[in-house]
Amino acid sequence: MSVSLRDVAKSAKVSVGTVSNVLNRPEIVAEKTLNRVRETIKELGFVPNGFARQLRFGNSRTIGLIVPDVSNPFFTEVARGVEDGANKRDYAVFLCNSDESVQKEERYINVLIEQQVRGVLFSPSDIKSNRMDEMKGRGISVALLDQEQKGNDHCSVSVDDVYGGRIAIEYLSDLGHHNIAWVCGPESIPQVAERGIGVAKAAKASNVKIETIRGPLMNSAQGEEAAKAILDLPTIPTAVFCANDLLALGVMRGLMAAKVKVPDQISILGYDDIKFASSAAIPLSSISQPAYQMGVTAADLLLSECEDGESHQHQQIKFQPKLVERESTKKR
Amino acid sequence: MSVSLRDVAKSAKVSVGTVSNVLNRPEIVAEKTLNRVRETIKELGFVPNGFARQLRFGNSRTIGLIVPDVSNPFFTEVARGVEDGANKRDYAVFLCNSDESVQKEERYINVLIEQQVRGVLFSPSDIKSNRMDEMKGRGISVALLDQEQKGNDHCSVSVDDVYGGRIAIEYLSDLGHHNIAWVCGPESIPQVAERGIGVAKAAKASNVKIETIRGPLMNSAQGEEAAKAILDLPTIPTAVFCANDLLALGVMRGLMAAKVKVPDQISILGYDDIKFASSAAIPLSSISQPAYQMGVTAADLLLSECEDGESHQHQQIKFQPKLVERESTKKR
DNA sequence: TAACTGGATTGAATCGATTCAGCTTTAATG
DNA sequence: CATTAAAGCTGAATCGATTCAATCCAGTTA
Repeated sequence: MSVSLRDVAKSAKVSVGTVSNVLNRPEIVAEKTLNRVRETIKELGFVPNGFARQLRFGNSRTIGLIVPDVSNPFFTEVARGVEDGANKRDYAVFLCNSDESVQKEERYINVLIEQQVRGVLFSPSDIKSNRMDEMKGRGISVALLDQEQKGNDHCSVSVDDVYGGRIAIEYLSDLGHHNIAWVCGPESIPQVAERGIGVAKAAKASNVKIETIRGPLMNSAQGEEAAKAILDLPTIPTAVFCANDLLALGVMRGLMAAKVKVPDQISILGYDDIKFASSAAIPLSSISQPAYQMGVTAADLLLSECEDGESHQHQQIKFQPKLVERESTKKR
Repeated sequence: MSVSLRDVAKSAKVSVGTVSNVLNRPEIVAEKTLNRVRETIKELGFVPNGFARQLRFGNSRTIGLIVPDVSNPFFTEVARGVEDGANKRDYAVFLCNSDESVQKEERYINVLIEQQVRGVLFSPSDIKSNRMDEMKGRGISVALLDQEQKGNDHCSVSVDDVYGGRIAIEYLSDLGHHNIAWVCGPESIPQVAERGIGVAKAAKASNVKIETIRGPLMNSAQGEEAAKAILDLPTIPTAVFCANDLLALGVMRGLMAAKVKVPDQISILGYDDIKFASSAAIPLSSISQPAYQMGVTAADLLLSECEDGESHQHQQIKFQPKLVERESTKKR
């Protein structure tokens, strides 16, 4: 079926060791032999069998990336970053979409362990994850993505979500909004929890009343649901802050369908600043995170951990989110 | 470092063969032995080394997916479909982003061959691809994604792009537009070429004048460029048809920045009907393709090819695109 | 008791690339 | 010419799971 190193050796009339050297330490092979072997390799169309190599080495040139939702542009942006970062060092990326389900997450972790990936970049849908220690125990590096690692067991690349929540509410409050709906996902999602803390803090400090609207998911369909819930509130808020842009876009659509004027009657503020935020019906104000940059950084961090081995020092890198003001928010 | 089957055998006082049988044919192992070995496995936290297994078998439970641009929501939707389809059969997916660059495509193909994936789902940026035959030769199944396979060498899942191009122009022509800009990418991209054929055909039939604006990429930045080009045209068209929604969204932004009224002065029609099309500044009319469905179907097709082996019959599945009318197009 | 049966178990051989101790060849030196 | 060093090359052993022919042994039959 496929051409093995042994076949090349036979055909080029050298030993297997020499062929291997041609591939891995060409400088110690005599030029004449080198050329002959290389030619034979091309001739037979030989490509080394990755498994055999990895079986020997005990590790591969692949990493896993587990995200809650690839169809969220924020995560595709992160994924692109990871991919480019990994690519630079000649690693390939397994993309795993957990759909915010702990079950799917578990399954993927098993697959990744079996595939013997070198490391895993993980954006868990749930805080507690002993599986991370398990992977660690198996010699697979793990780094947290978009989530801070308390303690110092892993590297992490995150954004200061508490701060993000705070500046959002401060900004809306400065615009004169004192009755704000906070549309978010399950408390168990760490990003949601953190942003919520920032929201609560800022609300207390600026005397803003927060109405929390919590749904099971964080996509735009959920946002449309939330819009209905908002309009059913006893006192309708003058601004809505959403835990991500998908929710915000959904809320916007839901409100507009109900003939609510955005931002005149209700302001909307999103989170993530995805590419499409700026081309929304009403260009969406949002809290911006450096998604691509985070991906690249995370891949770099993870791979240096993989390659440094023992000497590696865990790092917690934290980006600062910032407000991007567009047309969906307005002074009242 | 890691626990091997041999360690388990020693610890449970049986032979390696028995342990292997416990894993793969538990029915032939005596119950007592079975339990003892299983316990030992759990105790030692043994997980079979995928490489060794795959080295033996010669194939893995992974497939590769090569797309031109993951950050294009059309492709993320396809990717999700592929992932779900593969997952159902317990396969993992390598996501490869070629960035519309033949070079990156080549690199990824090498990686995938080395990783010994079972099959590859491929949406080539370029028509001629002898690498596909090479993979075939290496026992890796290949199926074309979003592109029809003439001949019968591979499976393919595609959309009738000629038809899509045709109905787009017919629709615009019916609305009274007879001077239309066709904003697209390189002719070498098969989808572009096909849609272009449909455009030309319909234009001829309905006596419409087409102005082609071709750029190197197919993203929204490129769309903004195109908007400028459109406004520089000697006679400014009354409608723009774009080869994908990203371009269309870019054109929309570009035109609006130049104070052009959409759709009053210029209608815009996109292609793909991505999720964000409906929440655009002016909800975008578009030619819709069943992205997720295509992904699932493609994965199914590829994996049945992988598993059927010789008896497999190649299939060409073709979906029909359809027009989704929103507010960016208007009678003139 | 010997012969036989078949379920359970064993362990050497296998997949393909890498490594490294040891071998061969060549060149250089006194 | 003998000695030594360096450069090039060889091939058996290795990684870990799987396979399968060979073996073992408890139970059955004549």
